[in-house]
Amino acid sequence: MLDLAFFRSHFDEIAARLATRGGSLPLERLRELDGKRRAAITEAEQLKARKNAESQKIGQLKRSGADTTELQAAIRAIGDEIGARDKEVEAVDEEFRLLLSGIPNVPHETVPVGRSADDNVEVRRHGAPPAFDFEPKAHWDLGPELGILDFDRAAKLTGARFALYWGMGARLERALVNFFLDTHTRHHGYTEVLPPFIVNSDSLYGTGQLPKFAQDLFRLDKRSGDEIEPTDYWLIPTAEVPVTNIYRDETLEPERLPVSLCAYTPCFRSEAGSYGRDVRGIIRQHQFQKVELVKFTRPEDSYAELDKLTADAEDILVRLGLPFRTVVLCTGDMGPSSAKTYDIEVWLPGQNNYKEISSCSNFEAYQARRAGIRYRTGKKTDYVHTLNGSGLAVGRTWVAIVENYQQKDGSVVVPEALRPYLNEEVIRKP
RNA sequence: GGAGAGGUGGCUGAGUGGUCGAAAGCAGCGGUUUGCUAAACCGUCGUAGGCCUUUAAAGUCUACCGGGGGUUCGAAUCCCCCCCUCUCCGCCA
Repeated sequence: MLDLAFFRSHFDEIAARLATRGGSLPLERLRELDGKRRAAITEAEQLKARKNAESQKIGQLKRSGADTTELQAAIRAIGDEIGARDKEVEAVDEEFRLLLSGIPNVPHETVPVGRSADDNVEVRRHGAPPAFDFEPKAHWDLGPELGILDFDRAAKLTGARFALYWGMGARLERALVNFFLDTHTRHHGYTEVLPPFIVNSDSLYGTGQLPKFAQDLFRLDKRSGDEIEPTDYWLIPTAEVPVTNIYRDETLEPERLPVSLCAYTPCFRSEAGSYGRDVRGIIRQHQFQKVELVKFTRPEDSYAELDKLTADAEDILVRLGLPFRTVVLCTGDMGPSSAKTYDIEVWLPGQNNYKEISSCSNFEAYQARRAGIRYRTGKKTDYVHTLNGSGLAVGRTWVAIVENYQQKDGSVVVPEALRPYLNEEVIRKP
């Protein structure tokens, strides 16, 4: 959510910077509503002040034995007037808040201006794509051939965009989760948390998924008899939601900052509107696993912490010996809540291209303002900055390993760093 | 799911429908005292929003005592619904 005072005093600047995201935003309407809202509030509150003052007189009059019926009637009339005014305030306020909460974050000044993913800017590259003396296969062929990945039965069990892992496939996925968590907790200073995988709508609002992106989420139903009614429980689309909301409506002590947390969770996404994209393989599934990094920082430290967080995610790929590049997303490609985002893209031989495996963002105070996460600054409080990034997406790392470490005979070499977790050096057909 | 108890400011904890935004204590902050620490004493100390103001501060008003609705001139206090916590019972990994 935008800082209202800043919005009022820097309207033109904010409008110009938001325009770089592309699309049009109802900023003029928001400014107009802001004025209407304030006028309505002032009017209603003046009436309330009058009513309160009159009401207090009744107490005094009654004690002195005076008759108050006439005064009571007069106050009741004010009360009716207030009721009408309050309805106005409520109507304006509701539209105002809905509009305001839909305004995306203002891009940081270092974010390149652009329209689409084509305008993202590569900032570094690590490792070189492996050279094969044979035609490398994509994981959707390799996996089933190795007997570690089964799409047919997953479709039977559930439907499209789900996967069933067998044997070494399942163990590889589990090994990656442990390797990620161990690396971040032992070497990068994160504290591990294990949050609920179901959250309420307040949490989703806090991190910005609601109200705008309900269609991307799975919501749980409750049935009583023949009635099916929605609950306020939603499957998490990312650990960002429960972990960031850990401190919702709390004030943190400044000496505790930055707080660095990491969490393993499954993630559930309806992927509405993505039909036809990444339909093959496990790149885009309704359910996947992820280890997420989340930080709460002082505002002045957040960009240094974003660099560290991004480096912590990259370090996993370095340790696994996987080639990757890091790009900074342009204004037109960034998520609405983010002020600046780095995507880490791993090399996938099956696609002959780099593919996003982590997205590291600084939300500045955008989420903190929505979620009420503050820290103490002397006598006052201020909003923290929140950051997060995948460290990493487990399924896509699984794909990267299988595709990059594949051999001519169809087996897959296990990267050194994972061998303590798998107790195997090669994945081959059983 | 059933029965009971309870949800008040950072924490503990009072509160009779009428200056209750709310006693008291602790913690915090400022100060006095002190060689330093501690103790003692004095003061200060919620959040959000509106108005005023060059921003802020100050001032003033409004709202907030788990959430929502209701009764009343007036609700932390009375009524209804919901949520959460605790104890016991049932079911269950």
